[in-house]
Amino acid sequence: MLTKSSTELVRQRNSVLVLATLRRHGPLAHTEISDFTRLSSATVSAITADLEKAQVIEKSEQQAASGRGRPRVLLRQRRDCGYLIVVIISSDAVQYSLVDYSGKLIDRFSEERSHDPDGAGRFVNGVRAGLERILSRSRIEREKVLLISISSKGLVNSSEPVLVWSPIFGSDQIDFELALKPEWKAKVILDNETLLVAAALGAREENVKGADFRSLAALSLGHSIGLGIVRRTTHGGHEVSAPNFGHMLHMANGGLCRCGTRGCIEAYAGFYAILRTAFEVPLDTIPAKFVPVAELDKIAARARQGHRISGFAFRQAGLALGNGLSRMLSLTERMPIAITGPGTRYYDLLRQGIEEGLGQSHMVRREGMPELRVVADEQILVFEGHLNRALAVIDEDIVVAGLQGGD
Amino acid sequence: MLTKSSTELVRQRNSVLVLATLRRHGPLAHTEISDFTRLSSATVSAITADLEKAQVIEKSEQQAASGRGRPRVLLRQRRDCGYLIVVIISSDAVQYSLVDYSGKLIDRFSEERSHDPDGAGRFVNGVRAGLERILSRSRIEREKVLLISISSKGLVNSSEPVLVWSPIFGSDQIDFELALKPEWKAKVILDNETLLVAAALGAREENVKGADFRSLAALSLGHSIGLGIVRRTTHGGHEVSAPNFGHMLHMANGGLCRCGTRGCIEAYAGFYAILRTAFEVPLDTIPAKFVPVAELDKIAARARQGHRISGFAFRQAGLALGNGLSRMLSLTERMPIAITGPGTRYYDLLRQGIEEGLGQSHMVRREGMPELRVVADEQILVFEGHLNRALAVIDEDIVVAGLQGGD
DNA sequence: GATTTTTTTCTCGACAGTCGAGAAATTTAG
DNA sequence: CTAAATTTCTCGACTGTCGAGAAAAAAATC
Repeated sequence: MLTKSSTELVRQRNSVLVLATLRRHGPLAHTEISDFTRLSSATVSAITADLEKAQVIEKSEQQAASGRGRPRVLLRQRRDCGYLIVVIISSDAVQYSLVDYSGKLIDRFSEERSHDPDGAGRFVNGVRAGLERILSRSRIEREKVLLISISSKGLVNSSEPVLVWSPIFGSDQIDFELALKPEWKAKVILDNETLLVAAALGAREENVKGADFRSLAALSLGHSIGLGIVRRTTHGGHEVSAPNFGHMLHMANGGLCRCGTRGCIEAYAGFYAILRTAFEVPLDTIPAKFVPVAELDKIAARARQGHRISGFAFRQAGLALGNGLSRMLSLTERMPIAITGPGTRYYDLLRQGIEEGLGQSHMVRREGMPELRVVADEQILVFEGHLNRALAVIDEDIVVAGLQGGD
Repeated sequence: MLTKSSTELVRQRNSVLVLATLRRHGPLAHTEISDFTRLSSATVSAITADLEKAQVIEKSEQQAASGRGRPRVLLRQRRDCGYLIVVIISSDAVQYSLVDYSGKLIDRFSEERSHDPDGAGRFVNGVRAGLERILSRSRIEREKVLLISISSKGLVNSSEPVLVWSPIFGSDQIDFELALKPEWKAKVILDNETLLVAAALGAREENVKGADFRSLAALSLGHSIGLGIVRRTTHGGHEVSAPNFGHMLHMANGGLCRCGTRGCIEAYAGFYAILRTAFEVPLDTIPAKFVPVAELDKIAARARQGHRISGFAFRQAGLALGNGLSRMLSLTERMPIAITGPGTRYYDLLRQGIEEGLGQSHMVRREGMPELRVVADEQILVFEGHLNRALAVIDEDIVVAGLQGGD
């Protein structure tokens, strides 16, 4: 059902638009905001006056006159308007970052995770302690933390911050909202890690290509396999999703996966799967929990020297990825695929299999091979995705909460 | 990039909203419109006055006073406001329907298609002739036809009315906009047939479940395999898509498909594929162009009597469908699956395979089997989908074109 | 140093849209 | 014939955007 529209909504949307351009382009003068947003100067005045009154933005002190005419008054976000805590959960550590409203990193530390199965409950307590720690290290009041943005590998509920399935905890669901509600008033959001990578790459791509950007997929290779898809919507926004790609069926009754099912893509392309194939262990062997990367490096070295079985393991992994990607593309549209994650160091060995696997489908035969590119620095992209998403959410919340003049 | 908002946009959206509720609920009084849309009475007055001036809606003449108080004045769409031509292309015929602005069917006929390969060019000329015929049979001026809505099986460009690939013409692209531009000023839209089925089912489902409706997939079984997906967007609208499901890879290096690729789902689940398996013809045999349904009925009868190979053929088809669906669900979310098309008559034989194929994936094991339901009357659903979509487009166009008071 | 030019910001009036309240219209009940 | 009920319509208040022009302020020019 469509929903009604009103003038207040107009103001809300335009206010968010102003905040978003300020975020994208840094401190801007009145006229520049008007240019970027295509709002009239009068409207920009009205909106910025409101935002200023609500202590969300502030006038920059004077700045060296950069030309003639009345000097510009730059508007910038007030850093102390609110804060964001980013929590990045990976298989061996949890990283906490404190960021101010302008997106500037204030503090950061990582905590190693014990590899013994501590269970979901103890893990959550660890996260709570980590949050307390980063808060107390700063001099920031608890109320000023507007948002806690968490990411993990695995399957995430799209509407609530609930980790539904993860390679680490399996089906032990974790409801972060529930867990953090006692001490935190801040909103809690949870996203799949590769979704954030895709979001960040999509934002970058749009900055370059502008309206030409349509869609993009990010494929993360590592112990597990992640996929994120970002698409432009008709309204000009971005829609992102993180399908359960690693556990999509590759081959019926195939190799045993960590998740307990047979034939998942991960059971062919995950690090443990490559190891299993290379050592000619039977495919129904229960896979190793952790595989040291050094181990895989050795296999890669042998493969590069022409060792048959080692090469075959990587090619097999590539085939599973290629077939899976071709299936994904059959269900969406042709889009570039950015490959990230620790597995990119073996891309030279995987590539042939990926392309062969892609080529086996009607879709690729008709429309041609999608663009494949390797993107390093997955960690940076994850953080960038966090910021893009979280700060946009904060902007929206601030505007929707109403701008009834700060205290 | 977000885009700016304005008060005119508000009016446009609300006008469309009024037209949409009128469409859904039939002739309504002022107060009822206000109730359904949650717009204030004053706003409804303003909008309906504009629409009436533009000759889009009209006040219903008298009607029996149904209670006390001032009698209601019903508002209804003016049927002569504009017309719509629906063209449904199927493998053996093309059906033309003329519909007025209120959605009432005025005229309809079908034209058989010659089975000799007439090629895309001659086919398009046939469509042009059909359109002329349905126009001249009515007394309607050409300018009053606002939209031509076409559907076909196959792959459709999402933004332009271009048939990219179809089981009938292969890769001979057909650009209907280009082909019809000389004589028609009307807008031309083209949709995949199963997409329309999904859209219609989604609309029905939402009428029943209201906000509880989230998403749904329609699977059409026949000579070829179609899939349509409909999802509610956050704004309350519906997003539909028609992926290339029939030619998604089922099994690498598998049976030869009509499209020339090996291992497509259709090469296991299409009618010709079932025939091929049942007759133990090698899987790389070039498949028959047309399979009489009677032939398949015979195999089904044998299968029901316990004939092994015949039963196997259907089970094999079900497996391909089930695996494909499980892959689709891995990429989206769990959703009910409505099965339509002529193949539903064999559902008793397919079902076991479908469920087994679905059950082989992590996703189904974790979240459980999706709801499977058989929906007959595919033809009616296709037409219903046409109307839903086309009339919504017309409403939008009328409002956006501006309501500068019809002549 | 005074004046002009240029550029930016701010303000004002016009216009569009929504809403609530109440007036007007019209039928039924008593 | 009057009162009650119900629907439609209108009016004034409020909020929003926009264009134009006034006000501000520094650089350039005479």
